[in-house]
Order: sequence, then structure tokens, then C-alpha cells
Amino acid sequence: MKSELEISETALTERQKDVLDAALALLVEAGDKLTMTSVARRASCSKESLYKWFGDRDGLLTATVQWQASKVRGVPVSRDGFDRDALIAGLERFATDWLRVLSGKISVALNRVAVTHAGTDKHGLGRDLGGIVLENGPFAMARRLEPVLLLGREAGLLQFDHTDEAFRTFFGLVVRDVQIRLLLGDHFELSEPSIERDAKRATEQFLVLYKP
Amino acid sequence: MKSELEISETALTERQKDVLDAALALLVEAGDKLTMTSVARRASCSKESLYKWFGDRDGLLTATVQWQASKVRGVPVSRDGFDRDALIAGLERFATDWLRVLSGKISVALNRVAVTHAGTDKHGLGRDLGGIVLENGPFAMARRLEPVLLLGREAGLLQFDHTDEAFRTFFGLVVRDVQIRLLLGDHFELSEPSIERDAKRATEQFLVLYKP
DNA sequence: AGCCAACCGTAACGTACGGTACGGTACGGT
DNA sequence: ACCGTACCGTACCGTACGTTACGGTTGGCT
Repeated sequence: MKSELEISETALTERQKDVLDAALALLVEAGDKLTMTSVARRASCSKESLYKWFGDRDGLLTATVQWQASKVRGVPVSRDGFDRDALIAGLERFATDWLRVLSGKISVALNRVAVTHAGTDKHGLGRDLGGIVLENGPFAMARRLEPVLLLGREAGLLQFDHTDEAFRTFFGLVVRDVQIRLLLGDHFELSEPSIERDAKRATEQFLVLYKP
Repeated sequence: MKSELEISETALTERQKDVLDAALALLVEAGDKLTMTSVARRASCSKESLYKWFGDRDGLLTATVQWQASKVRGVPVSRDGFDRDALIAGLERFATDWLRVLSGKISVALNRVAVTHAGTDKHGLGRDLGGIVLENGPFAMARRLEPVLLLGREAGLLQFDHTDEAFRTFFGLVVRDVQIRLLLGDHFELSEPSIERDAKRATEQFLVLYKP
């Protein structure tokens, strides 16, 4: 019972990363009915190793979600020459990125399993799957978008009192009912052109609502 | 194997309704780890009756979701004297209703179980839980809101080409990140005053975006 | 060569739970 | 009084799966 605090201490060997990739693939294919045996078979490793490395099934799922989260990294925005076009470009970029991620099989699968576990959790809300997905999903998006919004206000292109409120409105304009419909199994395609169209529309609407 | 099409043929006895209410309560308390035994105990009925009435566990869950859905009924809008105030009132009413339902424990629990099952379903997308929730959730809201939007456009108060697009924007402005955060287990309260405030804000923003 | 740690594969254990069977009871019909 | 129906409660069965244990193999180190 080593109560390690390896939450950010993700010292993963290549072998372990391969295992987590296998788990990720299985999560996409089979959802939460993923079994320890299936992961072991897919990754060609023993169950004993799975338990040694990740503790238990929950630990494996947690590590898998964190592993996927660690792959996604944001791109910072430059402060220089920030004008209206740069603001629009930044917002549209965020919107397209977000819609692409959101509608991907991996995101849907991960959100599904996180929602499932959020229902029956004993964790004291410390490090559960829902919290991790929340942290690397909406919250991460908010943190990444915040500097853009602040630069926009600084440059006199936007007007708002609370950054959080502005972000949440942008979130709503971008995501709309897409995520919940995907999570509920509505098979509707989100093609690349339609993503870019939606991103532009959401950005335009946002600028209308928050223009000075 | 009676392939009954009792989808709308919900001939439920009082006893069965009580059982479904018990199942609903358990679903809220325990989420998807609800067991047939626990339902039987809670409802003081035998498992044999559960299987006779609902076929199997999936049938029980489906019946429970449909039972809850049947309780929620929309209120039609009157065509007479439809002016700007009536439009605003209608939109705000929809928004508050929706936010209230959305943030309720029952809705969260039902959406959780539906999302969970949408991941691992063998049903040919025919009558699965995700489809039912979708049908009685976002889609029902769209159907209820549509006449309001059309009346608004008819009265020259709104301008849009596609009703569906307008609805989805309104949906985004109202719901924002509330639902996904609740589903992921983010414990943030949505008080009655804040619901009404959000409904007003969303309505105002919607009117700005879709004014002629 | 000898040793040890890490690992694979698989068998085995314990349990939770979906589903079934069966005895017992209440009740309406005949 | 007799029977059938509907139901409750509970014991039971089969299986899936999380978890553990163990024998066998590889590979690095001395």
C-alpha cells in the first residue's frame, strides 16, 4: 500500500505507454466493458504486470485517461501584433480544435467512461475520472482561451466583465448540442468543412455579443 | 418471445408505476450499479415479477426512462397576441424549464445511465436508452421551441433561415457547459435565482443574434 | 555459470449479479 | 370448497470478471 502521489509524476516506460495505448484502443472499441483480461491480451502483457503497474482496474482507467490527456497540448498565442484579425483567427482556431477533439472517437469514449464513473464513485472527488476529464477538457479550454479573451479586451475588441462568463458563452456557441448528442449515441457526422463553418459562425456570433 | 410494440402502448398498472418510481429513486442514488435485487427489495416486489413485467434488466431501465419521460409534458404557446414581450417570455420560460430539468438529480442520473449504455449497445439504434433520452431531451425541446421561433419570425421579431440552426444556438446559449460539467460530476450548485438570471441572459443574447 | 528481477501466460479463487425455479399466500371466480 | 392467477420471498444456478498465485522464460549483472 504505497500511497504514492504519482499524479503528476507520470514516469511511464515505453512498455507501459504501449499498454495504455492498447487500453485506449479497447476503450474506444468496447467502452466500459473493457476487461483486464482483454487489455492484457491486446497489449500482450500479463495481468500481473497490469496490477503491479496500475494497482487495479480503476488505476488503469485513470492512467489511460491521463495518458491521453498528456498527448493533447495547447499552442500559446503571441502578444505581438494582436489585432482584430488575430483575435478572430485565435477564436476560430480554438473552436475548430475543440470541435475536432470533441467529436473524435477517443474523446467520446473517454467522456463516456468518465460520465459512467462519475455516477458511482467513492473517491472523495479527489482524483476521479470525471475530475480528470473535466480538468483536461472544459477547464483546460478555458485556461487556454483566457489569454486570448484578455488580449481582445485589452485591444478594445471585446467587452466583458467576467472572463469566465465570456468563455462559457463562447463554449455554448461552439459546442451547442453536439457533445451531448454524441455521448447519447446520436450518429451524426461532423465533417471537416462543417466544423470550420461552425467555428466561423460561433466566432462571428461571439464577436457580435461581446463587441464594445 | 412476444415482440410487442409497446413503445407507446404504456399500459402500466399502479403497482408497476410504483416499481418504476422505486427504480428511478435507486437510479438517482446508485446510478448504473442498480441491481434487480435492489429494485425488488426497494419496491417490495419479487424479482420474478420484475422479469415478467419488463423482460430483463435492459427492459426495466428502458421502462423507467420512458416512465420518467411520460411525466414531463410541455406547455403549448398561444398564437393570440404574440408580441415581443410574449416572445421573450416564451424563450425565458423554455430556458428556465430546461435548466431546471437539466440540473435536477433525476435528469443527471438518467443521462448518465443513457450515456453509459450508448457506449456498449447491441441494439440497432432502434430503441436504446440513448435514443429515448435524446428523443425526450434535446429533440423534444426543439419540437417545443420550434413554434415559438416560427411565431417570432412570423411577427417580424426574429430572422433566421433554418429553424434547426436557430434552436441549436439557443440551446448552446442556455446550456453552455452546465450539462457536461454536471454529468462529469462537477458539484456546482445551480440556484433558482441563477437559473432565472441565465435564462434572461441567454434570451437577450439570442435576440441580439437573431434580430431582423 | 549462476543469480535475480521483470515479465508472460494461464490457472484458480471469490464474488457480484442477471436470470430462474419453487414454495407459500391472498383473492376472485365458479 | 375448489381452482387458477398473481404475486411475494428466497434459494439457487451460471457466468463474467476482478484479483491473486504460480510456473516458465528472458535478459542483464557479477
